[in-house]
Amino acid sequence: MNTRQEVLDFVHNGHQHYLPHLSIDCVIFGYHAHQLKILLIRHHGHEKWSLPGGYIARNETLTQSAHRILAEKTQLSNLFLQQFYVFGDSATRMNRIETHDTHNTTYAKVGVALGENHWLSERTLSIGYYALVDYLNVVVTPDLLVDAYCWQEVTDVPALDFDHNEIVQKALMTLRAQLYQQPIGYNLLAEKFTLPEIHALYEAILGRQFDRRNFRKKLLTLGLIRQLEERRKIGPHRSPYLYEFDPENYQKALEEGAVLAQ
Amino acid sequence: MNTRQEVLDFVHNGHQHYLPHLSIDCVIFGYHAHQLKILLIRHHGHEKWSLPGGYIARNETLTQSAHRILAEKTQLSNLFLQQFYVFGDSATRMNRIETHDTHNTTYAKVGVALGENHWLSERTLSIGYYALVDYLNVVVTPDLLVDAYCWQEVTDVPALDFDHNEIVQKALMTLRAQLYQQPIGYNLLAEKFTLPEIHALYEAILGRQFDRRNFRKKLLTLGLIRQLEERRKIGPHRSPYLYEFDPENYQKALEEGAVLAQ
DNA sequence: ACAAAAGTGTTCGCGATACACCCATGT
DNA sequence: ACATGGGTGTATCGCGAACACTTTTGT
Repeated sequence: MNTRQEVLDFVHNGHQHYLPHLSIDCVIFGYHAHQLKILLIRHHGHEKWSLPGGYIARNETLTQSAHRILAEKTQLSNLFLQQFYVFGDSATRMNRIETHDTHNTTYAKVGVALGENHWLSERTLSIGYYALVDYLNVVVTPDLLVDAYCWQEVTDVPALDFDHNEIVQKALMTLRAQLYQQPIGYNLLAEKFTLPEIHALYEAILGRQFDRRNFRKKLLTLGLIRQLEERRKIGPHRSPYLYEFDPENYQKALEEGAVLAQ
Repeated sequence: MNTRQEVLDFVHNGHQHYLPHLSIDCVIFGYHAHQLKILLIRHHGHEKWSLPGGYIARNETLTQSAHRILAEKTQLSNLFLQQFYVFGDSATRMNRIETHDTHNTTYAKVGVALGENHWLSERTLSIGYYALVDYLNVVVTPDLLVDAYCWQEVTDVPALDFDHNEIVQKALMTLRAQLYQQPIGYNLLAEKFTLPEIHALYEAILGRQFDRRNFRKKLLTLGLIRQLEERRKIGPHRSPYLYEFDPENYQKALEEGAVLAQ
């Protein structure tokens, strides 16, 4: 939201366009240079960071909402995006006054105060989605509400607003559980990638190490990746071969599940 | 809801006690006599069956709501109850007129008509929960809204109201995936059970067969169950031994996951 | 020459699977 | 005696895990 008018409209008429009592929070996992990070934003006037999120428009399906919110924050579309849980238990989700104050701080910046019964201050459950992106592709633009953003290592997430730490934990658990069952990587790697790259990706997400030889054997046996003739010439030393995903087997593994690593 | 007054209060004032735009639908799996069934209800004036469900009270946590709704329908508490997905994509969840009519039919019976903008007629996303029960313990009492109930084999579910067939499918998929990772049975079997009983339970849920000897070996190796001295004297022929779950190992397997069967 | 990165094959052990006969009981 | 249901052990195979040396290239 870039103009004061937009914010005012959202605050005063948002309940006509969006469903109240429900929000979507996105845990956006970005991978780069052997590190798994998540995208955090900070609202004006807040000390703590929080997850990017938004509301469900009345004329959108839930899935469309999640993709729109993600695209608004990252400028990326067609991403791997997965619903993983609804959060409605914690104290902040029971609408304690703390939540009301937190929201008020955000909008005070543009000179808007939320009344006691304002739709943004009512009890709101949040549907958690997680996405996988290559974080070099993400363009985040601060606006009237969002003061700053940062990429934070998943092993080193600070205390977040609301119950967002809980959401991050659950997202990470789900991502890891999923990775053991299904292939992930299509959205996190270039079309052609090297074995060390995908190997490091898996180690970063799962937070553990895999034997290089066994790892390659596994992916090749499952037919998930194909070795190409080309090699990549990067830096010194021996150049690694390039690989690509086999779309057919990749899709099949997504649908049927396949044990990828133990 | 047993009195007309209760129904009227719910229809007219429900939005003050419950969160609008959100509901909970429960897929209640019941097991008995080698069959996995689900509990369906039928509202007055409806042809199709549907899943039991309810709304989230403003002063309850989401988890409390789910347990309350389940208890209202089955008279059972402390059950294994698991959130598995939010449904917000299908045509009926986009609030087509069909949904409005369907609801109206329900309340017409008690002489109530819902206006166009009634809270019960607005677009409502549904949070799916599934539960596991021994269906002999379930006491379902029809009331002013619920005309009838039945237990239906999961392999033979008729066309249901709204998007409830989709919800059942997703619940079953989740239950099966979960069963491969975690022990299930505590809520579905008596405290002491025989090996053939738990064996048949797994076969019914997963829809496939297991070798008796390997199955027993697996559960014993994992320490999930303990063999007792006693035997059960049932019917003719040799009496089977009784087993019980080892609470400590069972709990550990729930938390950490354990591969149970392949 | 040496250091750093990447390529490659074999062995071992456990766990999953497959499989068949005996025992007890009731008719 | 026979039919039914339940109990039990062993052999095989495949997959996952562990493991080390060679090749290339830049300095």
